[in-house]
Amino acid sequence: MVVSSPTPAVADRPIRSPQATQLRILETAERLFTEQGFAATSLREITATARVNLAAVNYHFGSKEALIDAVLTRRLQPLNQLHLDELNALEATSCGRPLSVTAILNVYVGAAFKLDENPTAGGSIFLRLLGRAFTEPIEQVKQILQRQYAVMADRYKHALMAALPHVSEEDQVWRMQFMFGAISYTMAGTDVMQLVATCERAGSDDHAAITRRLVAFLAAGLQAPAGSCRR
Amino acid sequence: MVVSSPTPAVADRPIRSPQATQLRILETAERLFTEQGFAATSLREITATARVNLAAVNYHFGSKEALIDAVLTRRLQPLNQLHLDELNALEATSCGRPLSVTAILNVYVGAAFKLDENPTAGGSIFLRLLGRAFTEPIEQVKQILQRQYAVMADRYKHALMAALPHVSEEDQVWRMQFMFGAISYTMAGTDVMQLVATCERAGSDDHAAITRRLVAFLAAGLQAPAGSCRR
DNA sequence: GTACATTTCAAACGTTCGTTTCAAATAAAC
DNA sequence: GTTTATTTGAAACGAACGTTTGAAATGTAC
Repeated sequence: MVVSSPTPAVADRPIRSPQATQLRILETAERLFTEQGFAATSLREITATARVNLAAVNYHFGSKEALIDAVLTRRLQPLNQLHLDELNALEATSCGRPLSVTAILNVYVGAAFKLDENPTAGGSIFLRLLGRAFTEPIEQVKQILQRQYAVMADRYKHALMAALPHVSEEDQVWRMQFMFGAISYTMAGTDVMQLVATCERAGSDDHAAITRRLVAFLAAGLQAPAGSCRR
Repeated sequence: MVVSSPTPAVADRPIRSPQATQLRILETAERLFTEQGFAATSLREITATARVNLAAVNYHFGSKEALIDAVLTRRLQPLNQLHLDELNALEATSCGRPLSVTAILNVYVGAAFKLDENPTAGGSIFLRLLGRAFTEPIEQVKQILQRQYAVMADRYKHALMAALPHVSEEDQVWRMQFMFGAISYTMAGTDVMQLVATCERAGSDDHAAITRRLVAFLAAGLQAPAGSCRR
């Protein structure tokens, strides 16, 4: 078993170039995991859809667990780098002054959707997978996310705390929890808004519009006065 | 197969009273589904943990799908009634004047946590299951939630729109999406905040404190000025 | 060409899944 | 107590699961 460096995606080619099998498996697994969940998606379905042999998964990745790991890590690593790069660039322009909440949020939400606009980097599929992975009960998945997100989340936490000096650290942690929830949920694309009977979710909205709405909502929430409970 | 009316919960009794088997299955399934997900939890594990015969699930409920339905519906129906009752009571006191956003949110978040304080009504286990069920890819689960939540979500939407006349309907729908995300995520209790390395999630907080923080955050977000994107 | 390593393939491995069967045990009705 | 309906029990069903195997096919180096 040899795992090689990534090559451009091959969508649907009958005659297969070398190392294409791994990519076909990764892309198909990413899509099926997103649509059905990790536990409910079998290797047989993945390999049949990708039109590769069943044994290819174990040959190239070792196990189903390792495949899940590969699917997540392949996208998370560049995404994390994008987050850190953009946050660094933003802080470089501010010359030590604390950033505005809106600016920080624009980086965060923008980075996610920037991934979305790049089809070779995952498209919208991985965004939904990521949103869902955050609520996945499987221990292994939680550990992968924790490992991948730890550094990045800490950077955002400190940036937000500098931008919001009046918010206590305890409040701040909770508000980031709420923020992660709103973002994950939106990315997961669960059409819960179909629940609101008369108004189907405005699918026509592009990412820029969603980002605008989401940032406005989160900025207001993060800047709220300390948890008063006036009725 | 006969499904009888619910009787008080029996926790751990070796000699079994009639109809107790159904309850043992429901309670055990609720817990295991919460911890591991629907697909990853087998009937064998449920029946072994509940110390009932494997065939009991199919005898009392018919199938695994029907068991999932029963687990969700058992809790959702009283929860929805609680939401509607409290919203009605609140509107009765306001004599036609629009409610405040904070008051509406207190009803919403409060109803969920009120369930939590009542151990016989589900305890905190069902709250986590509910939060997770919202991101569940299984079509059947989505349909159950949609059916159960449709009426309630519409009531809240209209109440919030009356309380927020300056927010367009399109914005309102998206903000409710964000709101659902923040709430589901918090309820699901995914310890994503362990990601923020230096600060573990403040597990010491009671529900009243969480409610206060969550309501403050959401009220500010819902009342935000229309999706401006100032950097 | 030959020799070697890599990858693909069909088939089978043992295990676990949801479900079914039918006899034994229990509760209810008379 | 006898009869009936309900519930439990141990065992088995076929199907699907992740994984392994070893031979055939393909690519690479000489």
